[in-house]
Amino acid sequence: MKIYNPISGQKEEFVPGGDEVKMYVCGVTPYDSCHIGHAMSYVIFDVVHRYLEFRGYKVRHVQNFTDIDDKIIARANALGIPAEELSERFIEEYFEDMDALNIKRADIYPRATEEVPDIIGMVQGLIEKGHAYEVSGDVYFRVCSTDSYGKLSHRDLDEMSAGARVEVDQAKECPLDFALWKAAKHGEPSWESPWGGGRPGWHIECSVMSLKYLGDTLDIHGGGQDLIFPHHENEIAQSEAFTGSVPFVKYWMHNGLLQLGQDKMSKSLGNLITVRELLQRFSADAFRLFVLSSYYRSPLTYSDEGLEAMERGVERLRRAARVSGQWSGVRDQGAEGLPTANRPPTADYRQRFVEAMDDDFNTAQAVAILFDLAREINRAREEGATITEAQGTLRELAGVLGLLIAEEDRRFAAEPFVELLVNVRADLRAAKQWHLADMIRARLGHLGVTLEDTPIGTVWQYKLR
RNA sequence: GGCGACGUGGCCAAGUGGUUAAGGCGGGGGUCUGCAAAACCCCUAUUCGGCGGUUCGAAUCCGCCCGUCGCCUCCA
Repeated sequence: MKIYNPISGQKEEFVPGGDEVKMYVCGVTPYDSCHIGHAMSYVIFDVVHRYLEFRGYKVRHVQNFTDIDDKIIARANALGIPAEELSERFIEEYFEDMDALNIKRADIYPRATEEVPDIIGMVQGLIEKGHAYEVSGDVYFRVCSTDSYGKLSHRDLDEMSAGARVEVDQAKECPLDFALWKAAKHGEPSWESPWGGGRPGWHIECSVMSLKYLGDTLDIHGGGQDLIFPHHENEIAQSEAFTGSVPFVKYWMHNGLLQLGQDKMSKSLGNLITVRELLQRFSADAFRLFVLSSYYRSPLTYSDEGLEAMERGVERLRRAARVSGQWSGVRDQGAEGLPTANRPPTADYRQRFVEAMDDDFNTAQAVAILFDLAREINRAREEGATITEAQGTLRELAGVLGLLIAEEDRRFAAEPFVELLVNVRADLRAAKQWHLADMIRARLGHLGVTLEDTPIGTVWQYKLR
């Protein structure tokens, strides 16, 4: 397997540090609903997680919640509720949304507010080592005390200082120094510390949590490209300064950002679509396919047309993967008695899929291979060959990408009644009662059941949505 | 202003030195069919933003130009 390393700018062979792949993905600040930009990122890392397991790795996946920061405080104050009530509400919503998108849970979801003692410990350690200093209750990281600051974002300290747009805080030794600990302002939630009441800065929690739950060196650290600077750059600086273990992260993975029309979708611009809004209009599979149809590092522009196209594509895969039991036609000659020759060469597709995914998670290629396999299955089905094995492969590989078509085997209480109507309609058709037959098909269609007449009988299924 | 990414058919999007430039959506034609739907087959880029250069050979490497976008401030 190869993974692109943004520090070297090259794809590099993936060699995890131990038996278990240690994976850390930056989580959300729960002060508002998740939008589809978040969804894109978590779909991508979900596939990374699933694929690593498919390749036989054990994965330990940690993802944080930044449940204390300026925006949470501001929003909670505006609503007149405690900060923790607000964050709790949106953490719950986060899980609902991600479940709806079929995103596997991480192993651990630490929260900043529950890691404060460790955060204080790390800040203290950094001060002792000369990498941080306190100024009237605030603690800053001393960027100049490191020699490799900027290696991830390819920035030069001098250039940044020269062109800095940031207002220089006189308290800081150096404009780029960043807060590890913030003194509490009036009425803010705060924790006791050696520097007085305060709360953690933004970057420190990720370092603390990853060190605590995964160790000094992470195999994979993921997040959106907007986190490269300053967030991840600062994480590297403080983590490596604290542990002395370099590198802090072996493979950084940054997904491209989702655009909406002209601009990046973001909370501050207000041009966003929430996960809930999306799922009212499109299936989770359609969104997933949309995301996976391009390279994770490329930016992607959302469009309704794009999602509609994916919805049709999903349907195509789903039909090919549909098990023969769901071909419940009355005159079903089914899988029984079909010749076993000319089975689709399943192993080829699996191998091509693995080659594609091994190449820095080339999901676009992998998706193309799924469509190739679907065509092969349909062709073989028409020729009367046995397709169960090929369908099994299709469902398995689709499952590696987290597509729900893999789990299409629902049994509903309505099934016998649908069967009955399908049977009645078959007799009507035999009697050339087209009018009644069409009416049944149309009425079932309105109820969410589609009927298709094929040479081997009538096939029915529930519509996806 | 600094750093970085990208520009491939009607749309989306792989490919990054060498046989016919993946795949999806859309469009056209055909097969099947009571109709419909699905499926299958064929067609839909002599060409990869433009101009030069390197090479036996470039969409793929280099230079310049044009265009789009992101980051540099909270952000997946």
